[in-house]
Amino acid sequence: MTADRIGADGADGEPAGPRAADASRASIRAVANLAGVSPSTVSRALNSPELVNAETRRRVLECADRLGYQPNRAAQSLVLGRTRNVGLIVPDIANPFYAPFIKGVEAYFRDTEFAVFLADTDEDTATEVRLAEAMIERVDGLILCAPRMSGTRLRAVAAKTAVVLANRTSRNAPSVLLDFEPGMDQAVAHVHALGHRRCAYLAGPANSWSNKQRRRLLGAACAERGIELADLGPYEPRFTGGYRAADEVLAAGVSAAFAYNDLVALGVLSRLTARGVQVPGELSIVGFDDVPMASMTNPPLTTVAMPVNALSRAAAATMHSTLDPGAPKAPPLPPVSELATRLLIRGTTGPV
Amino acid sequence: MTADRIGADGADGEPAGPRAADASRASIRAVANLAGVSPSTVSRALNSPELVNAETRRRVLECADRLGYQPNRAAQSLVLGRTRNVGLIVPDIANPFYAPFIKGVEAYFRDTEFAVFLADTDEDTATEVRLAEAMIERVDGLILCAPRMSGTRLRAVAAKTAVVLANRTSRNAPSVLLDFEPGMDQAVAHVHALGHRRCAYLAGPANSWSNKQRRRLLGAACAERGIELADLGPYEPRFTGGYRAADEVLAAGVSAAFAYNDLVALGVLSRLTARGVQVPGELSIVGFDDVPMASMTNPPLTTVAMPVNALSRAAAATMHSTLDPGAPKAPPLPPVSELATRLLIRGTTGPV
DNA sequence: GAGGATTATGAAAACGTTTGCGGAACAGTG
DNA sequence: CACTGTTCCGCAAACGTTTTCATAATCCTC
Repeated sequence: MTADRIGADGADGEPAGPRAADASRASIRAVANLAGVSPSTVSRALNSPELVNAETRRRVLECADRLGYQPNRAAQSLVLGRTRNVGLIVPDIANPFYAPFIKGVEAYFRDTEFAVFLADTDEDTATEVRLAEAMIERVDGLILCAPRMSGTRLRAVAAKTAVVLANRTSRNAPSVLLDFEPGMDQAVAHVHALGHRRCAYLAGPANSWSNKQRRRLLGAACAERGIELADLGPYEPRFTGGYRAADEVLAAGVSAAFAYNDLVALGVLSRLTARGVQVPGELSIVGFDDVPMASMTNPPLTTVAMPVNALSRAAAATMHSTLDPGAPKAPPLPPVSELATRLLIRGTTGPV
Repeated sequence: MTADRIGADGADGEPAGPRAADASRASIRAVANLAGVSPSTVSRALNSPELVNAETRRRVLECADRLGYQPNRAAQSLVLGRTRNVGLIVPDIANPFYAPFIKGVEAYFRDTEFAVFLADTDEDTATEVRLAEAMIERVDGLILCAPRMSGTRLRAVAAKTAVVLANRTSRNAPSVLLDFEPGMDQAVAHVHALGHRRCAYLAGPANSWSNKQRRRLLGAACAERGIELADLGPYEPRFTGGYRAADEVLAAGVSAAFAYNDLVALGVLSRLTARGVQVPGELSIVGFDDVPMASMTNPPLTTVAMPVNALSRAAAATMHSTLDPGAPKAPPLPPVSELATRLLIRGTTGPV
């Protein structure tokens, strides 16, 4: 029977009144004393309910609740060897392309035992590696979004912690990717259909994987259709980067421009409008990303949309399943078709 | 002398060759063995150099380096009782007003021993408290940016961890604030000077501190100048929230509108432009925040600018100094004048 | 050169958990 | 009743640090 133990309840340790919880100071030992059991039993009651008597468990839980007991995470991490944190590093929080990605990852982990560390590299490679180093000590895994660090550096990081890559490939870590090809192909076909034969690519950061990717696919699609492609840039991948691009693209004598992303496309559009240049009359513009603002300008931006939400959840799920074998396995990567990009034709493209 | 110890160097423990670091597996004990000292000495060499012999220290450091030793943070946290993490909770990462704030805080802590946990509540109060609860266990302090949680809840949080508030006051925690008054006053004076006598306030979230604050000051400034103020909303504090606001403000028969923030102002502007309404000809618009996009629209937005960067650094510094007594004390709060807002007159305000 | 002050180091306790091992109580089986 | 198996629980070790305390070695001073 457990009756005697119940009887012992109020006898030893703390007074049994409904005292206010003592501000995160209650240890597992305090709970154990109050409940008249050993710390082991408390731990088991909390973590493996099937190992303790139902009545004992009820009592332990009640005592834990009364004391406002919260297990000390440092102690748990120490013995378990896991932090139950994951890190997320993105190039720029302020870039509206990454916001949905971040939200997707955070939303995914909100319902798990994991908390996420988010950091912003300010588009700077050195900061990126410093942040990665700092995070490694505190997390079980790292989601790297469009990382710029070198391959060898990436390998070093992956050697120390679980890594999943978004928008970047590597032999050393799993990655989730967008399939740029469909959207890019549609964009070039669209521009071609409108009669454009001389176009420009407004490049983003030279060491960016997506920049290379976009340039490559664009080159191929243009070549295939006999479109001449001029390379401009690189430009800062921001709105203001588009200002400079606008002036240079005008001077380049092309009739259409593909921007590295929506921000520079929007910057180009703004600058052109300010200079009194007609869009799409004198120049057609195609963006990349479909950030929220893209649909809100005048004219609204023709752009290539990405299923960022699917991408972020895929990244999070991949990480989760490598960290916690009990996690919903799901297909480690959704079928590529889910991550296909597609062209959104709006107002900034027109006949030459 | 220490010569004998040097001689002992390669004799015991690990082979002395430049082995590759063993993937974060090296403990302080391994370093101690390799260096031929006790773990205590290694700890001291790392944390309180003045307590160990210079030569010993050099040797320890070299061994630590060779093994790629990284102290285990969980163990440190456990004994020290501090995590050396701080949490930062904001309503919405995608809101361009918060991005600079976040970056400011992250930049501040980048050069300290602290790492920052960032989370986004999606403007949802319940999520906010859940995130706060989850973070409390993992951080030494929490920076709450424009929190919406109730006062009692806030007190409960502040009882468990150090808290600093941004854009919200409370008896239970220090806060850093923007002084809305100057900017607001300038805005009303500006609109009054242009001849407007019937204006509207496009409200933000009803439970938001800044919303109340703005409404109050606006009401006072308008009353003082004999301007009639209509209350519209609340609206979602986003671009799309402005769409609905635009239609309602047109129906309200006013000649000028103060938006809760730039996003809704921009939304209004966009919707109005789409409906063919002249801005500022038929309606003048004043925003709040001076987000980057505000200067890039056509016409550019008249808005009240905030020294967000100063605000975020003040918040971070306040937190830092309460956490680490050794931190640069600085004035706990910069003089209010530094945090004053001011009106930026651009293109969306004109004579009635 | 004896004594006290100073410096450098090691041993061990402590932080708060989890978990392997073993033992006690009890149930079932022959 | 003896034996085996099961259920429940406590003891103690372990995780990797930091820090107190004690001790040995060295230095200084008269």
